[in-house]
Amino acid sequence: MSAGRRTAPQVRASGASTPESAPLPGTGGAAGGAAIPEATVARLPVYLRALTALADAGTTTCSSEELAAAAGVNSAKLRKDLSYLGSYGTRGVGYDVEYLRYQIAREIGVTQDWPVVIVGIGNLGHALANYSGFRSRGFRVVALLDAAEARQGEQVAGLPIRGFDDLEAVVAEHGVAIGVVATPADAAQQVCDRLVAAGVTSILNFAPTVLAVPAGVDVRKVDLSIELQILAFHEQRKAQQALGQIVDGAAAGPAEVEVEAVPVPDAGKAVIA
Amino acid sequence: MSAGRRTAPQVRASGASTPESAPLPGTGGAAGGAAIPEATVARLPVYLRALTALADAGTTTCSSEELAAAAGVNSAKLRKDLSYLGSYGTRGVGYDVEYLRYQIAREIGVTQDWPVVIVGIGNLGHALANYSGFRSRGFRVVALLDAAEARQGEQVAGLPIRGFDDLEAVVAEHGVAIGVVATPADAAQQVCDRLVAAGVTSILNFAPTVLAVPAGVDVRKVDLSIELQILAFHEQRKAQQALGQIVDGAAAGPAEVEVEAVPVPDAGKAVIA
DNA sequence: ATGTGTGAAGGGGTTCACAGCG
DNA sequence: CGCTGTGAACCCCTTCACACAT
Repeated sequence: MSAGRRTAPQVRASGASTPESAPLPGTGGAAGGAAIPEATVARLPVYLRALTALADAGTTTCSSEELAAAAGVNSAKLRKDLSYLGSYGTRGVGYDVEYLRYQIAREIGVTQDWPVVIVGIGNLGHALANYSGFRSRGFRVVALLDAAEARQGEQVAGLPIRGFDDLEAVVAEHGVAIGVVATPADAAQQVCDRLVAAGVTSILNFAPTVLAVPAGVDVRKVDLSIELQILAFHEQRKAQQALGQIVDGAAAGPAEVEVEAVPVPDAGKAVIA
Repeated sequence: MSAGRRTAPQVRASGASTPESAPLPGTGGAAGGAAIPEATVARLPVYLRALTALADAGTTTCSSEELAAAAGVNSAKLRKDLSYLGSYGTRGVGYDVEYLRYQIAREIGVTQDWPVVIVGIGNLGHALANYSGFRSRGFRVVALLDAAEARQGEQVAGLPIRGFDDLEAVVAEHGVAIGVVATPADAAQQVCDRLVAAGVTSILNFAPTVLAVPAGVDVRKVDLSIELQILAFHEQRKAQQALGQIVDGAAAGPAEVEVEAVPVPDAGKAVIA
């Protein structure tokens, strides 16, 4: 079992946010495994964390139902996701926590540490450099780079801040494949280009800009304002809906609208918009 | 135009990360507009930012092609997305930058400011409090809360740090609907529960935990480690593929494999995994 | 008897390609 | 003629429901 799957030999190297990249013509799935769906890839880290939490709590075995609950998904999705990796469970029993944890870590590629460079040591870069979750989750910050002359040599989280001039050397020395961009928006593209030229092929972008990168380079974007705006959109909808319900109630009479499950948010705070 | 669409009268109040929420039985699309797809909602803020950039650059009109390029999507997707909002373009011409910008801002709900509370003023909370992009993008930080007694009263970004005890008062006073959780993982659920109890119905979670919330509350998660792990997965694939190519080349002879578009990453850094 | 692994059905989202308006 | 707006095809993902292994 677990061998005969590889439905489509398609590869799709960049699944993240490189939408306009070339379609990758030939390149059949020669090496590696069976093309895990991008949506599944995005959830594997969540499962990994849930498994680590279970292991820390002393749990040695769990069902798909339990793990799914811990990861915040439904069990069918979890089982389908895991099925892309292989048959790591035991029917009628469940999954061995430690074994599954290792398998997922191996699949993601975090059984060893990835060296990472952080560029832009402002408030955010500072926070990232100090984030202790890195080490335990497969990453090691090997250098901090910043443009400001004044800050060169300053120690942050046990590392000295170095200038952009050192970028190429750092990437080469440590074999850095992943770069974190935490610069202001107007410097981001420039920094990105330089990282890519130095050999970095994955970038995590915190700057509020769209980064253009050549095919073969993955970019993922983390944008605070965008996340808040998405929440604001839904929040506005809720407020409108609550208002509509009131209007409906008044106009169409007491029609017993079957609202349930949508607790009209405390009217006292729908003051905005 | 723009009126006769509402294909499905379904509402789907929480599109973000509340996967296990009840299916919302009745509740026809009485109030508000025509149910914009979640994927589109997630891109509207990107368009908004691109339009703002264009406006700042003095551009008054743009085609779907230009705007799409600025937003990092393809033009078909952009046009489809905008079509859910209405017909705001002119055929044969394009879009009026300022007009479209306002329409999207209105749709998202950021024509007025949303009051926001940040809970957990560690390294990250500090950075978030100092982030200036808030004000300009529809949000206003009204309070900073932290558990540490020692830090009470300390000024961060012009605001005093207050204790958790003030949470309910702050939410009520400012009509806060959106809360940002930047606490350590083990405090996050507790803080979340308290925010929700106080009336907050949208939460942006930076803590590396899955938050459980009642139906009607939206949670969005920003998780650094997960983003990096997703990049690591693809990075590993690239390395495996590059390796496979080499093996193929050696075993199957010089078959002219048509690699292009996938620049084999500098071999010097494929040292991991 | 229990819970995994998986075909099959169903729903969204993306892309295509062109009708239609300016 | 140019570019928007949109039906339709296509593809991916989620969900269902159950066969099957233990």
